[in-house]
Amino acid sequence: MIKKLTKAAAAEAATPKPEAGEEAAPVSNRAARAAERRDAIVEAAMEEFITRGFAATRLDDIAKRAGVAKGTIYLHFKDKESMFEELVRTVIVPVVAKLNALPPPTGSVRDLIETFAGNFLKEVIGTRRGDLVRLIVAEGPRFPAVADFYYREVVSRGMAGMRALIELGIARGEIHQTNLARYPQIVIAPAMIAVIWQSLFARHAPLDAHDMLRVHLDLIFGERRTT
Amino acid sequence: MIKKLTKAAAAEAATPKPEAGEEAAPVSNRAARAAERRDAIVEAAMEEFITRGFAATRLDDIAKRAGVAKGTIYLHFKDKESMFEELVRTVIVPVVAKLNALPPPTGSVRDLIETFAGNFLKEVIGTRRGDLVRLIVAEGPRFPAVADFYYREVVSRGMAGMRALIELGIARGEIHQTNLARYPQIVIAPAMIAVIWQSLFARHAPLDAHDMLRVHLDLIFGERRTT
DNA sequence: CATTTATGACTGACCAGTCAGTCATCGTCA
DNA sequence: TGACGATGACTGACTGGTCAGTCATAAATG
Repeated sequence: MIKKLTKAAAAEAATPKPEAGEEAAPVSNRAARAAERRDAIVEAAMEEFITRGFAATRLDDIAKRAGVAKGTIYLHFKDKESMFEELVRTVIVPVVAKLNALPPPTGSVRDLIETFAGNFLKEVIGTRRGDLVRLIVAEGPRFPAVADFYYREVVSRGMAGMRALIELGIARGEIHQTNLARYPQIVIAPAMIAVIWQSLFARHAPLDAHDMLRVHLDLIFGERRTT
Repeated sequence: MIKKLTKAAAAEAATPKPEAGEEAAPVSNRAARAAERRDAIVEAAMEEFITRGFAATRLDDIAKRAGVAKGTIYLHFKDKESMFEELVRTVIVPVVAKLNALPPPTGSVRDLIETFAGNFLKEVIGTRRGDLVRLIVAEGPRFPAVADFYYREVVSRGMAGMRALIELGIARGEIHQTNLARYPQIVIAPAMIAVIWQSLFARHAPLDAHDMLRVHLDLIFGERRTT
Protein backbone atom coordinates (compact mmCIF):
# COMPACT_ATOMS: atom_id res chain seq x y z
CA MET A 1 0.00 0.00 0.00
CA ILE A 2 2.63 2.42 1.08
CA LYS A 3 4.93 0.93 -1.49
CA LYS A 4 2.47 1.86 -4.21
CA LEU A 5 2.21 5.40 -3.03
CA THR A 6 5.94 5.76 -3.06
CA LYS A 7 6.19 4.26 -6.48
CA ALA A 8 3.59 6.57 -7.89
CA ALA A 9 5.25 9.60 -6.36
CA ALA A 10 8.62 8.56 -7.69
CA ALA A 11 7.18 8.04 -11.14
CA GLU A 12 5.60 11.45 -11.02
CA ALA A 13 8.93 13.02 -10.20
CA ALA A 14 10.84 11.00 -12.79
CA THR A 15 8.67 10.99 -15.90
CA PRO A 16 8.60 14.05 -18.16
CA LYS A 17 4.79 13.73 -18.28
CA PRO A 18 4.36 13.50 -22.07
CA GLU A 19 0.95 15.14 -22.48
CA ALA A 20 -1.65 16.96 -20.47
CA GLY A 21 -4.50 15.19 -22.29
CA GLU A 22 -6.07 12.39 -20.31
CA GLU A 23 -7.74 9.95 -22.69
CA ALA A 24 -6.44 11.56 -25.86
CA ALA A 25 -2.77 10.66 -25.62
CA PRO A 26 -2.23 7.03 -24.62
CA VAL A 27 0.96 6.76 -22.64
CA SER A 28 3.13 3.71 -22.82
CA ASN A 29 4.51 3.82 -19.32
CA ARG A 30 2.20 2.43 -16.69
CA ALA A 31 3.65 4.36 -13.80
CA ALA A 32 3.33 7.58 -15.76
CA ARG A 33 -0.34 6.96 -16.29
CA ALA A 34 -0.75 6.25 -12.61
CA ALA A 35 0.94 9.52 -11.76
CA GLU A 36 -1.32 11.34 -14.16
CA ARG A 37 -4.35 9.89 -12.47
CA ARG A 38 -3.03 10.82 -9.10
CA ASP A 39 -2.64 14.37 -10.33
CA ALA A 40 -6.18 14.35 -11.66
CA ILE A 41 -7.44 13.12 -8.30
CA VAL A 42 -5.50 15.76 -6.40
CA GLU A 43 -6.80 18.48 -8.68
CA ALA A 44 -10.40 17.30 -8.40
CA ALA A 45 -10.19 16.79 -4.66
CA MET A 46 -8.76 20.27 -4.23
CA GLU A 47 -11.69 21.78 -6.05
CA GLU A 48 -14.26 19.80 -4.11
CA PHE A 49 -12.73 20.33 -0.69
CA ILE A 50 -12.46 24.06 -1.30
CA THR A 51 -16.04 24.48 -2.37
CA ARG A 52 -17.69 22.07 0.08
CA GLY A 53 -15.28 21.67 2.98
CA PHE A 54 -13.85 18.38 4.20
CA ALA A 55 -16.89 16.77 5.79
CA ALA A 56 -19.36 17.68 3.06
CA THR A 57 -17.19 16.48 0.19
CA ARG A 58 -18.20 13.17 -1.38
CA LEU A 59 -15.52 10.85 -2.67
CA ASP A 60 -17.91 9.88 -5.45
CA ASP A 61 -17.86 13.47 -6.65
CA ILE A 62 -14.08 13.63 -6.54
CA ALA A 63 -13.90 10.40 -8.52
CA LYS A 64 -16.37 11.63 -11.10
CA ARG A 65 -14.57 14.94 -11.50
CA ALA A 66 -11.24 13.18 -11.87
CA GLY A 67 -12.70 10.77 -14.41
CA VAL A 68 -11.83 7.79 -12.26
CA ALA A 69 -13.65 5.09 -10.31
CA LYS A 70 -13.96 5.52 -6.60
CA GLY A 71 -11.86 2.47 -5.92
CA THR A 72 -8.97 4.06 -7.74
CA ILE A 73 -8.75 6.77 -5.14
CA TYR A 74 -7.96 4.12 -2.58
CA LEU A 75 -5.01 2.92 -4.64
CA HIS A 76 -3.41 6.28 -4.08
CA PHE A 77 -4.66 7.32 -0.65
CA LYS A 78 -5.35 5.44 2.55
CA ASP A 79 -8.62 7.15 3.33
CA LYS A 80 -10.44 10.43 3.02
CA GLU A 81 -8.63 12.00 5.93
CA SER A 82 -5.08 11.21 4.94
CA MET A 83 -6.01 12.13 1.41
CA PHE A 84 -6.90 15.60 2.61
CA GLU A 85 -3.65 15.92 4.51
CA GLU A 86 -1.48 14.70 1.65
CA LEU A 87 -3.34 16.95 -0.69
CA VAL A 88 -2.56 20.07 1.28
CA ARG A 89 1.09 19.07 1.34
CA THR A 90 1.16 18.41 -2.38
CA VAL A 91 -0.33 21.77 -3.19
CA ILE A 92 1.75 23.76 -0.74
CA VAL A 93 5.17 22.36 -1.61
CA PRO A 94 5.58 24.39 -4.83
CA VAL A 95 4.68 27.54 -2.91
CA VAL A 96 7.42 26.85 -0.41
CA ALA A 97 9.86 26.30 -3.25
CA LYS A 98 9.03 29.75 -4.57
CA LEU A 99 9.49 31.31 -1.16
CA ASN A 100 12.93 29.81 -0.96
CA ALA A 101 13.88 31.22 -4.35
CA LEU A 102 13.76 34.80 -3.14
CA PRO A 103 15.98 37.24 -5.02
CA PRO A 104 19.01 38.59 -3.14
CA PRO A 105 18.48 41.94 -1.41
CA THR A 106 18.97 44.58 -4.08
CA GLY A 107 17.40 48.00 -4.04
CA SER A 108 15.55 49.47 -1.11
CA VAL A 109 13.88 47.21 1.42
CA ARG A 110 10.61 48.90 0.67
CA ASP A 111 10.83 47.99 -3.00
CA LEU A 112 11.76 44.46 -2.02
CA ILE A 113 8.74 44.07 0.18
CA GLU A 114 6.49 45.83 -2.28
CA THR A 115 7.52 43.56 -5.12
CA PHE A 116 7.30 40.48 -2.99
CA ALA A 117 3.93 41.30 -1.47
CA GLY A 118 2.63 42.45 -4.84
CA ASN A 119 3.45 39.08 -6.33
CA PHE A 120 1.91 37.39 -3.37
CA LEU A 121 -1.32 39.28 -3.80
CA LYS A 122 -1.42 38.68 -7.53
CA GLU A 123 -0.81 34.96 -7.19
CA VAL A 124 -2.96 34.29 -4.17
CA ILE A 125 -5.93 36.64 -4.14
CA GLY A 126 -8.92 35.32 -6.01
CA THR A 127 -7.08 32.14 -6.98
CA ARG A 128 -7.32 28.60 -5.75
CA ARG A 129 -4.33 29.26 -3.52
CA GLY A 130 -6.27 31.92 -1.71
CA ASP A 131 -9.10 29.51 -1.12
CA LEU A 132 -6.57 27.04 0.17
CA VAL A 133 -5.57 29.50 2.85
CA ARG A 134 -9.18 29.85 3.84
CA LEU A 135 -9.56 26.08 3.80
CA ILE A 136 -6.64 25.67 6.18
CA VAL A 137 -8.06 28.26 8.54
CA ALA A 138 -11.38 26.46 8.36
CA GLU A 139 -10.21 22.88 8.84
CA GLY A 140 -6.99 23.49 10.73
CA PRO A 141 -8.36 22.94 14.21
CA ARG A 142 -9.81 19.59 13.15
CA PHE A 143 -6.59 18.56 11.37
CA PRO A 144 -3.70 19.31 13.65
CA ALA A 145 -1.40 17.58 11.18
CA VAL A 146 -2.37 20.09 8.52
CA ALA A 147 -2.03 23.06 10.84
CA ASP A 148 1.37 21.79 12.01
CA PHE A 149 2.59 21.28 8.49
CA TYR A 150 1.36 24.67 7.39
CA TYR A 151 2.94 26.37 10.35
CA ARG A 152 6.27 24.63 9.87
CA GLU A 153 6.53 24.96 6.10
CA VAL A 154 4.87 28.25 5.37
CA VAL A 155 4.16 30.41 8.39
CA SER A 156 7.40 30.06 10.30
CA ARG A 157 9.50 30.43 7.17
CA GLY A 158 7.52 33.39 5.94
CA MET A 159 7.83 35.03 9.32
CA ALA A 160 11.54 34.44 9.51
CA GLY A 161 12.04 35.90 6.05
CA MET A 162 9.93 38.92 6.83
CA ARG A 163 11.75 39.46 10.12
CA ALA A 164 15.07 39.43 8.27
CA LEU A 165 13.77 42.02 5.85
CA ILE A 166 12.52 44.21 8.66
CA GLU A 167 15.87 44.03 10.41
CA LEU A 168 17.59 44.95 7.18
CA GLY A 169 15.26 47.91 6.86
CA ILE A 170 16.06 48.98 10.39
CA ALA A 171 19.81 48.61 9.82
CA ARG A 172 19.57 50.73 6.69
CA GLY A 173 17.52 53.36 8.43
CA GLU A 174 14.47 52.82 6.27
CA ILE A 175 12.38 51.63 9.17
CA HIS A 176 12.35 53.55 12.43
CA GLN A 177 10.09 51.35 14.51
CA THR A 178 12.64 48.90 15.91
CA ASN A 179 9.98 46.90 17.73
CA LEU A 180 8.46 45.92 14.43
CA ALA A 181 11.00 43.12 14.07
CA ARG A 182 9.32 41.42 16.99
CA TYR A 183 6.03 41.18 15.13
CA PRO A 184 6.43 40.48 11.44
CA GLN A 185 2.74 39.56 11.60
CA ILE A 186 1.95 43.26 11.55
CA VAL A 187 3.52 43.60 8.13
CA ILE A 188 1.85 40.51 6.77
CA ALA A 189 -1.56 40.99 8.37
CA PRO A 190 -3.16 43.25 5.74
CA ALA A 191 -2.23 40.85 2.97
CA MET A 192 -3.82 37.96 4.84
CA ILE A 193 -6.90 40.00 5.60
CA ALA A 194 -7.13 40.89 1.93
CA VAL A 195 -7.14 37.22 0.99
CA ILE A 196 -9.88 36.38 3.44
CA TRP A 197 -11.82 39.51 2.59
CA GLN A 198 -11.95 38.69 -1.07
CA SER A 199 -13.29 35.21 -0.54
CA LEU A 200 -15.95 36.37 1.91
CA PHE A 201 -16.95 39.93 1.10
CA ALA A 202 -15.78 40.64 -2.44
CA ARG A 203 -19.43 40.68 -3.44
CA HIS A 204 -20.33 43.37 -0.92
CA ALA A 205 -17.28 45.59 -1.08
CA PRO A 206 -14.42 44.60 -3.37
CA LEU A 207 -11.06 45.55 -1.96
CA ASP A 208 -8.20 47.07 -3.92
CA ALA A 209 -5.56 44.99 -2.20
CA HIS A 210 -2.63 46.52 -4.08
CA ASP A 211 -3.64 50.02 -3.18
CA MET A 212 -4.14 49.00 0.43
CA LEU A 213 -0.68 47.44 0.40
CA ARG A 214 0.80 50.73 -0.78
CA VAL A 215 -0.90 52.67 2.01
CA HIS A 216 0.31 50.13 4.52
CA LEU A 217 3.89 50.39 3.31
CA ASP A 218 3.65 54.15 3.53
CA LEU A 219 2.76 53.64 7.15
CA ILE A 220 5.83 51.51 7.77
CA PHE A 221 8.40 53.34 5.68
CA GLY A 222 6.99 56.83 5.84
CA GLU A 223 5.03 58.50 3.09
CA ARG A 224 6.67 58.35 -0.30
CA ARG A 225 7.92 61.54 -1.89
CA THR A 226 5.74 62.06 -4.94
CA THR A 227 8.30 64.24 -6.67
CA MET B 1 -43.94 26.26 11.91
CA ILE B 2 -42.74 29.75 11.31
CA LYS B 3 -45.41 30.93 13.70
CA LYS B 4 -43.83 28.87 16.46
CA LEU B 5 -40.40 30.27 15.79
CA THR B 6 -41.72 33.78 15.99
CA LYS B 7 -43.58 33.02 19.16
CA ALA B 8 -40.52 31.53 20.81
CA ALA B 9 -38.38 34.47 19.81
CA ALA B 10 -40.97 36.91 21.11
CA ALA B 11 -41.18 35.04 24.37
CA GLU B 12 -37.44 35.13 24.75
CA ALA B 13 -37.43 38.88 24.27
CA ALA B 14 -40.38 39.48 26.58
CA THR B 15 -39.74 37.29 29.63
CA PRO B 16 -37.35 38.41 32.34
CA LYS B 17 -35.87 34.91 32.38
CA PRO B 18 -36.36 34.04 36.06
CA GLU B 19 -33.53 31.60 36.65
CA ALA B 20 -30.49 30.21 34.90
CA GLY B 21 -31.06 26.69 36.30
CA GLU B 22 -32.51 24.25 33.80
CA GLU B 23 -34.24 21.39 35.59
CA ALA B 24 -33.73 22.75 39.08
CA ALA B 25 -36.15 25.66 39.08
CA PRO B 26 -39.57 24.75 37.68
CA VAL B 27 -41.00 27.85 36.04
CA SER B 28 -44.68 28.50 35.85
CA ASN B 29 -44.64 30.38 32.58
CA ARG B 30 -44.66 28.10 29.59
CA ALA B 31 -43.16 30.53 27.14
CA ALA B 32 -40.33 31.23 29.54
CA ARG B 33 -39.45 27.56 29.74
CA ALA B 34 -39.54 27.33 25.97
CA ALA B 35 -37.17 30.27 25.71
CA GLU B 36 -34.84 28.66 28.23
CA ARG B 37 -34.71 25.50 26.18
CA ARG B 38 -34.08 27.48 23.07
CA ASP B 39 -31.15 29.14 24.79
CA ALA B 40 -29.80 25.80 25.88
CA ILE B 41 -30.04 24.52 22.32
CA VAL B 42 -28.31 27.61 20.95
CA GLU B 43 -25.52 27.29 23.47
CA ALA B 44 -25.02 23.60 22.78
CA ALA B 45 -25.20 24.02 19.03
CA MET B 46 -22.65 26.81 19.18
CA GLU B 47 -20.21 24.58 20.98
CA GLU B 48 -20.70 21.69 18.59
CA PHE B 49 -20.56 23.75 15.41
CA ILE B 50 -17.38 25.45 16.56
CA THR B 51 -15.55 22.26 17.38
CA ARG B 52 -16.78 20.11 14.48
CA GLY B 53 -17.93 22.50 11.76
CA PHE B 54 -21.38 22.56 10.22
CA ALA B 55 -21.39 19.35 8.20
CA ALA B 56 -19.76 17.16 10.82
CA THR B 57 -22.02 18.24 13.66
CA ARG B 58 -24.70 15.76 14.69
CA LEU B 59 -28.06 17.01 15.86
CA ASP B 60 -28.15 14.13 18.29
CA ASP B 61 -25.08 15.53 19.98
CA ILE B 62 -26.56 19.00 20.17
CA ALA B 63 -29.71 17.57 21.70
CA LYS B 64 -27.80 15.53 24.24
CA ARG B 65 -25.62 18.46 25.20
CA ALA B 66 -28.65 20.72 25.57
CA GLY B 67 -30.43 18.09 27.68
CA VAL B 68 -33.28 17.85 25.21
CA ALA B 69 -34.71 15.31 22.80
CA LYS B 70 -33.87 15.68 19.16
CA GLY B 71 -37.49 16.35 18.22
CA THR B 72 -37.48 19.40 20.48
CA ILE B 73 -34.90 21.06 18.28
CA TYR B 74 -37.40 20.96 15.46
CA LEU B 75 -39.93 22.84 17.58
CA HIS B 76 -37.54 25.77 17.52
CA PHE B 77 -35.75 25.52 14.19
CA LYS B 78 -36.88 24.51 10.72
CA ASP B 79 -33.83 22.41 9.92
CA LYS B 80 -30.12 22.14 10.55
CA GLU B 81 -29.23 24.79 8.03
CA SER B 82 -31.57 27.53 9.16
CA MET B 83 -30.66 26.62 12.71
CA PHE B 84 -27.04 27.44 11.94
CA GLU B 85 -27.97 30.74 10.38
CA GLU B 86 -30.27 31.80 13.19
CA LEU B 87 -27.66 30.74 15.68
CA VAL B 88 -25.01 33.01 14.25
CA ARG B 89 -27.46 35.87 14.34
CA THR B 90 -28.45 35.15 17.92
CA VAL B 91 -24.87 35.08 19.10
CA ILE B 92 -23.73 38.13 17.17
CA VAL B 93 -26.52 40.49 18.14
CA PRO B 94 -25.20 41.21 21.64
CA VAL B 95 -21.79 41.96 20.17
CA VAL B 96 -23.32 44.52 17.85
CA ALA B 97 -25.14 46.06 20.78
CA LYS B 98 -21.82 46.53 22.54
CA LEU B 99 -20.26 48.08 19.47
CA ASN B 100 -23.08 50.60 19.36
CA ALA B 101 -22.58 51.52 23.00
CA LEU B 102 -19.18 53.08 22.36
CA PRO B 103 -18.15 55.81 24.82
CA PRO B 104 -18.06 59.36 23.45
CA PRO B 105 -14.67 60.51 22.15
CA THR B 106 -12.77 61.65 25.23
CA GLY B 107 -9.02 61.63 25.58
CA SER B 108 -6.60 61.00 22.74
CA VAL B 109 -7.67 58.94 19.76
CA ARG B 110 -4.82 56.60 20.45
CA ASP B 111 -6.08 55.87 23.94
CA LEU B 112 -9.54 55.40 22.54
CA ILE B 113 -8.39 52.83 20.04
CA GLU B 114 -6.07 51.18 22.51
CA THR B 115 -8.82 50.75 25.06
CA PHE B 116 -11.29 49.59 22.48
CA ALA B 117 -8.96 47.14 20.79
CA GLY B 118 -7.68 45.96 24.15
CA ASN B 119 -11.20 45.07 25.20
CA PHE B 120 -11.78 43.42 21.88
CA LEU B 121 -8.72 41.24 22.28
CA LYS B 122 -9.56 40.35 25.85
CA GLU B 123 -13.13 39.42 25.03
CA VAL B 124 -12.53 37.67 21.74
CA ILE B 125 -9.14 35.98 21.77
CA GLY B 126 -9.22 32.48 23.11
CA THR B 127 -12.95 32.69 23.79
CA ARG B 128 -15.95 31.24 22.04
CA ARG B 129 -16.41 34.51 20.21
CA GLY B 130 -13.02 34.15 18.63
CA ASP B 131 -13.90 30.70 17.44
CA LEU B 132 -17.10 32.12 16.04
CA VAL B 133 -15.05 34.42 13.84
CA ARG B 134 -13.12 31.44 12.57
CA LEU B 135 -16.35 29.54 12.05
CA ILE B 136 -17.74 32.33 9.91
CA VAL B 137 -14.58 32.45 7.84
CA ALA B 138 -14.82 28.70 7.45
CA GLU B 139 -18.48 28.32 6.57
CA GLY B 140 -19.14 31.74 5.08
CA PRO B 141 -18.72 30.75 1.45
CA ARG B 142 -21.21 27.92 1.90
CA PHE B 143 -23.68 30.13 3.79
CA PRO B 144 -24.03 33.37 1.91
CA ALA B 145 -26.80 34.40 4.26
CA VAL B 146 -24.37 34.17 7.17
CA ALA B 147 -21.64 36.05 5.36
CA ASP B 148 -24.12 38.74 4.32
CA PHE B 149 -25.43 39.13 7.83
CA TYR B 150 -21.97 39.26 9.31
CA TYR B 151 -20.83 41.82 6.79
CA ARG B 152 -23.87 44.01 7.29
CA GLU B 153 -24.05 43.84 11.06
CA VAL B 154 -20.44 43.60 12.13
CA VAL B 155 -17.91 44.28 9.42
CA SER B 156 -19.43 47.32 7.78
CA ARG B 157 -20.30 48.91 11.13
CA GLY B 158 -16.92 48.17 12.60
CA MET B 159 -15.24 49.61 9.55
CA ALA B 160 -17.36 52.75 9.64
CA GLY B 161 -16.59 53.26 13.31
CA MET B 162 -12.90 52.75 12.80
CA ARG B 163 -12.88 55.10 9.84
CA ALA B 164 -14.52 57.79 11.96
CA LEU B 165 -11.86 57.32 14.62
CA ILE B 166 -9.09 57.54 12.06
CA GLU B 167 -10.53 60.72 10.63
CA LEU B 168 -10.76 62.16 14.09
CA GLY B 169 -7.13 61.26 14.65
CA ILE B 170 -6.17 62.95 11.41
CA ALA B 171 -8.17 66.06 12.25
CA ARG B 172 -6.47 66.29 15.62
CA GLY B 173 -3.05 65.80 14.11
CA GLU B 174 -2.43 62.51 15.88
CA ILE B 175 -2.32 60.57 12.64
CA HIS B 176 -0.26 61.81 9.72
CA GLN B 177 -1.08 59.19 7.12
CA THR B 178 -4.24 60.68 5.62
CA ASN B 179 -4.72 57.73 3.28
CA LEU B 180 -5.26 55.47 6.25
CA ALA B 181 -8.90 56.53 6.41
CA ARG B 182 -9.44 54.74 3.12
CA TYR B 183 -8.40 51.41 4.63
CA PRO B 184 -9.54 50.94 8.19
CA GLN B 185 -8.77 47.27 7.54
CA ILE B 186 -5.11 48.10 8.08
CA VAL B 187 -5.81 49.14 11.64
CA ILE B 188 -8.00 46.15 12.35
CA ALA B 189 -5.94 43.54 10.53
CA PRO B 190 -3.46 42.66 13.29
CA ALA B 191 -6.28 42.07 15.76
CA MET B 192 -8.01 39.73 13.33
CA ILE B 193 -4.78 37.93 12.61
CA ALA B 194 -4.22 37.55 16.33
CA VAL B 195 -7.60 35.87 16.70
CA ILE B 196 -6.93 33.43 13.89
CA TRP B 197 -3.37 32.87 15.01
CA GLN B 198 -4.41 31.87 18.50
CA SER B 199 -6.90 29.31 17.32
CA LEU B 200 -4.48 27.76 14.82
CA PHE B 201 -0.93 28.22 16.06
CA ALA B 202 -1.12 29.03 19.76
CA ARG B 203 0.41 25.63 20.40
CA HIS B 204 3.43 26.31 18.22
CA ALA B 205 4.09 29.94 19.00
CA PRO B 206 1.76 31.76 21.38
CA LEU B 207 1.28 35.37 20.46
CA ASP B 208 1.23 38.26 22.91
CA ALA B 209 -1.62 40.03 21.16
CA HIS B 210 -1.68 43.00 23.51
CA ASP B 211 2.00 43.69 23.05
CA MET B 212 1.62 43.37 19.31
CA LEU B 213 -1.27 45.81 19.44
CA ARG B 214 0.93 48.32 21.22
CA VAL B 215 3.66 48.03 18.61
CA HIS B 216 1.10 48.41 15.87
CA LEU B 217 -0.33 51.56 17.43
CA ASP B 218 3.18 52.95 17.77
CA LEU B 219 3.44 52.48 14.05
CA ILE B 220 0.26 54.42 13.38
CA PHE B 221 0.60 57.17 15.98
CA GLY B 222 4.36 57.40 16.21
CA GLU B 223 6.45 55.92 18.99
CA ARG B 224 5.26 56.84 22.45
CA ARG B 225 7.36 59.08 24.66
CA THR B 226 8.46 56.93 27.58
CA THR B 227 8.98 59.92 29.88
C1' DC C 1 -60.33 17.09 29.76
C1' DA C 2 -58.45 19.49 25.77
C1' DT C 3 -54.50 21.33 24.10
C1' DT C 4 -49.95 22.32 23.80
C1' DT C 5 -45.28 20.67 24.18
C1' DA C 6 -41.77 17.08 24.45
C1' DT C 7 -39.96 12.58 23.40
C1' DG C 8 -37.15 9.11 21.09
C1' DA C 9 -37.78 5.08 18.13
C1' DC C 10 -37.98 4.82 13.42
C1' DT C 11 -37.19 5.59 8.35
C1' DG C 12 -35.01 6.44 4.25
C1' DA C 13 -31.29 8.62 2.08
C1' DC C 14 -26.65 8.94 1.85
C1' DC C 15 -21.83 7.77 1.75
C1' DA C 16 -16.98 5.90 3.11
C1' DG C 17 -14.70 2.09 2.28
C1' DT C 18 -14.42 -2.93 0.21
C1' DC C 19 -13.58 -6.56 -2.94
C1' DA C 20 -14.45 -9.89 -6.59
C1' DG C 21 -13.92 -9.53 -11.19
C1' DT C 22 -12.00 -7.34 -15.67
C1' DC C 23 -8.57 -6.14 -18.82
C1' DA C 24 -4.50 -3.51 -20.48
C1' DT C 25 0.26 -4.04 -20.15
C1' DC C 26 4.53 -6.43 -19.55
C1' DG C 27 8.06 -10.02 -19.39
C1' DT C 28 9.22 -14.39 -21.28
C1' DC C 29 9.89 -18.03 -24.23
C1' DA C 30 9.45 -20.47 -28.63
C1' DT D 1 8.59 -11.62 -33.86
C1' DG D 2 4.43 -13.20 -32.00
C1' DA D 3 1.89 -15.72 -28.67
C1' DC D 4 0.78 -16.45 -23.90
C1' DG D 5 0.51 -16.37 -19.16
C1' DA D 6 1.37 -13.30 -15.04
C1' DT D 7 0.67 -8.97 -13.00
C1' DG D 8 -1.63 -5.44 -10.87
C1' DA D 9 -4.19 -1.18 -12.08
C1' DC D 10 -8.80 -0.23 -12.41
C1' DT D 11 -13.75 -0.73 -11.84
C1' DG D 12 -18.29 -0.10 -9.66
C1' DA D 13 -21.83 -2.72 -7.29
C1' DC D 14 -22.31 -3.63 -2.67
C1' DT D 15 -22.20 -3.30 2.57
C1' DG D 16 -22.51 -1.49 6.98
C1' DG D 17 -23.08 2.33 9.44
C1' DT D 18 -24.54 7.07 10.16
C1' DC D 19 -27.66 10.74 10.59
C1' DA D 20 -31.36 14.43 9.32
C1' DG D 21 -35.86 14.68 9.80
C1' DT D 22 -40.67 12.47 11.13
C1' DC D 23 -44.45 11.09 13.86
C1' DA D 24 -47.10 8.28 17.02
C1' DT D 25 -47.20 8.51 21.76
C1' DA D 26 -46.62 10.48 26.32
C1' DA D 27 -46.24 14.22 29.61
C1' DA D 28 -47.31 18.67 31.14
C1' DT D 29 -50.28 22.44 31.49
C1' DG D 30 -54.25 25.39 32.35
